[in-house]
Amino acid sequence: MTAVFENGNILVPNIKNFDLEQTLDCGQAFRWECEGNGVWRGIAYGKPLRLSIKDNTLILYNTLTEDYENIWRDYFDLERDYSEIVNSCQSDTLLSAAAKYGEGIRILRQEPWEALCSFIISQNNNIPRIKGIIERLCMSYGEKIEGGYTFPSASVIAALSLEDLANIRSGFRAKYILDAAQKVASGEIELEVIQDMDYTSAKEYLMKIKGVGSKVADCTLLFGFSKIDAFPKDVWIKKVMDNYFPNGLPAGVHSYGGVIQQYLFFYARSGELELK
DNA sequence: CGCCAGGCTTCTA
DNA sequence: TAGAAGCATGGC
Repeated sequence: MTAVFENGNILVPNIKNFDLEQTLDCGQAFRWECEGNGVWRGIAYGKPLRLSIKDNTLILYNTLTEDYENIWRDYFDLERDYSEIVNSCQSDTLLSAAAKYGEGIRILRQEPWEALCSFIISQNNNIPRIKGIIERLCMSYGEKIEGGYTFPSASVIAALSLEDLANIRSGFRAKYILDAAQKVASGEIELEVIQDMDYTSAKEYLMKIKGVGSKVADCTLLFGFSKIDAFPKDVWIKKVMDNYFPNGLPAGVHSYGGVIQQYLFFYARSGELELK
């Protein structure tokens, strides 16, 4: 993936399987917005970014080569060949339709703490409200930078009280956010070591946090650590599985489970798929 | 008013 | 081990 630095921007040509709307607004991340003309903006890893794709070239505006190499190349998972994953779905009619429909989805590699905290907030909640809670969390306790606020660190949140968190209106989830922040800040949970753990151990480890069950743990592993063998089962996926895959996914796609899950989630929510 | 939302904890049998 | 209630908040 060769990138060029030109007029202050990073240009990455020959981009495939990357649709910004599908990727940034499919429910895996909650802090990106389209400002118009296909330009999206957001903040991750403490840095603001504006980006667009024109003629199969990814444009990262006002971005240094250093930040591209250290952050954004991995964030957008640019080294992975998604056509291979789409192709692996060909053995099944429904999977191939879902993969075709969401072929522009990439799995973002978000900051582990942000992914963990965001998906704790996501439980028994809807996407617009999840975004609102996270925005209030960042505005209240994140660091103000050009273009917005950073996602507050675990140690900053660990120093707060339930009363402090009342203004983000996260409801019963506030106590879970605090427990997660305290465990991470104290070192009882070390997010850094999870990257090298196998899937099962990592999931058990995360589930020591209050409010982190099977689904939130899987989302954290998938979207915060790029462990694409994680397969989060939310209400939509459960319906899809019950309706169409009562005996599980077809063999041969499990190593890409997380990506397939996202295709199915996106497809099911679009209304293209009949569910009962 | 009731129902639901990228679920989890707790209680009950 | 399985099933159901309760949970905060907000949109419809």
